Amino acid sequence: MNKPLSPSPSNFIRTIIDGDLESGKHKTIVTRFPPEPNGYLHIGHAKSICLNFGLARDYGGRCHLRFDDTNPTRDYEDYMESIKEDVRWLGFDWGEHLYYASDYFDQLYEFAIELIKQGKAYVCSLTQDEIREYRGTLTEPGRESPYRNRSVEENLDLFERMRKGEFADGEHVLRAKIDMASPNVVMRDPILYRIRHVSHPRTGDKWCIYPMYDFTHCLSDALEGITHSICTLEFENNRPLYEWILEQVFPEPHPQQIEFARLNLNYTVMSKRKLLRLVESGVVNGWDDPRLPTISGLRRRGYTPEAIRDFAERIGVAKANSVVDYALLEHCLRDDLNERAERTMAVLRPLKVVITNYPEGQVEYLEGVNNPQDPAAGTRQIPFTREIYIEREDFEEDPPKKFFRLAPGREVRLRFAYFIKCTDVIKDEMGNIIEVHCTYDPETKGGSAPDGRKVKGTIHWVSAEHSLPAEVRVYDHLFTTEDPNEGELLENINPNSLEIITDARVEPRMRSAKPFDRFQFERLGYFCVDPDTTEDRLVFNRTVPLRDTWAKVQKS
RNA sequence: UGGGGUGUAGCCAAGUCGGUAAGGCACAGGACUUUGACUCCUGCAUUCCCUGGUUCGAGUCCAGGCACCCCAGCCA
Repeated sequence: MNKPLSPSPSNFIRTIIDGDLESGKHKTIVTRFPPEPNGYLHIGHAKSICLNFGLARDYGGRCHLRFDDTNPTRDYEDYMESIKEDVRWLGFDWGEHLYYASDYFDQLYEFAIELIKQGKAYVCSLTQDEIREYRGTLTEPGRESPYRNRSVEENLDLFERMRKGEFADGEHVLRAKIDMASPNVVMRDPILYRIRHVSHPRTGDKWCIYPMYDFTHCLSDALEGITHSICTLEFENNRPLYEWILEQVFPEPHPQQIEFARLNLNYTVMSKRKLLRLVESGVVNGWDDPRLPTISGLRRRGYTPEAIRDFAERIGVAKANSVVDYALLEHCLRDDLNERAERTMAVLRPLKVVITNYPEGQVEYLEGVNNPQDPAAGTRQIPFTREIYIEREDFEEDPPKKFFRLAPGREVRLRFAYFIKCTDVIKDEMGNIIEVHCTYDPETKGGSAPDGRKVKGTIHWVSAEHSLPAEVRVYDHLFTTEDPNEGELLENINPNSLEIITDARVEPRMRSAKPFDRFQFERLGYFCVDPDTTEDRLVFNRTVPLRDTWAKVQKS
């Protein structure tokens, strides 16, 4: 039995690395996370980030952050900051190793010339349509370009003039000379460089020819000394090209490309295109909408980096396409928050309770435990008064079976406070319950009865006078279907994915809450302070509800 | 009659030289409980896509099928 070289769960990539380390192929490992800065990072990227940086951490190697900015037609710079912020927030550090593919443009150009000199690349002057036509189909081989046998000198000259800007976009491309009959379409003389008279956010107008992904990526990896270049499954077909290019121009050892299955989660979408569509159509409010699986959305929703890292670890790494249950993500979150979130009481849908035998104007401060999982979190004083609010759903005039909250004649415990018994139900002329009258037992202060009598239910409450008003945003899945990729995207939107409650009440201690602070509202769930919060308006997001066995009982 | 991948429970996923199916989530019971939370117990694949074969023994090896995913951007 081999001793595992790392603490994390076994997966095929670790097996490969263990082998490379044991065989002496590598002394240390170097990985990289190479986003194209053209969108916001999402939980799928988090899987890759945790994988790459996690591997580097566990094996004592390093992980580079490299922006893949080879195609300057997009608005790169805007996204770079958010990507760096998200990686940092997730808890990873690239140290000095921040790179840009565009940093290698000079070297890449030299490698291209080397390929030409070897007679393994040529300038092709077919039009875009012609190139497609010559490429053949999946089942039929392609045909060789009539420009395929240009002399090295002519290719060198043409490529140089391409670089100098003598040609218009699309007039020529540089292609690798491989095999137009290859069953792998990627190998049918792939394009290495194209002409684009566009300035690049980092290199300005220095270049009007830009390298393609396949040419850039393998060489960037090699230049940085990457040992294991981990990417997603769709690049499997590109691996022969990745290796081919390095074999022609780069000395060994070469980085090894390894593909794994990207993350899919049910009830949400992960593609940049679809995310963009949701944002642009206004279905959600920006990239950091708490209903989105973007890192910024999850952060605003109240997710912790620890929970996301734990999730990334639990889902594993494999090559089989799969769809992970959203419930696992939520489980990881609750697991983390349960340990760290301070508890507080909040009433989302207030129902006034008047404790008729409690002295008017009296205020008592009762002690509440801040976190039963963590004694160091201490206690707080909670004001108790004659009039309080309780959750509307904690009272039933005609209680169903197994309901052990408040009902006429029933006694319950107010958390950290007293036992109260319902004596009257006050209704308006429409028959709606507007108030409940109770009596309290002064002997039960703190929540326990000296006579040893028990109550089945404990409910949360808040002082009517002292509590603060708050807005609470309650979220549900953005989509009603498990796989929103099926069918028309916008037709599967859950109309109830956001419920805004404007008249919630929270404990007075929340006056000092700051954006992104996280709490457990007892018996309800975990909530965090939204940055929309202002001096006179508290806004909370429901991060995730507590598990609710009672809700399940009711359904059945 | 193109090529490259992948199939282990409802969902992820481990499974080393073939030695008698880890773990997590979900779910279902029960215990505990001043959160119907947490925690703790218990249950949850006689079988690994199918069919044959090799073997004392197959999820692991061999052969043949089947299903699903990816590839024909001057995107990545």
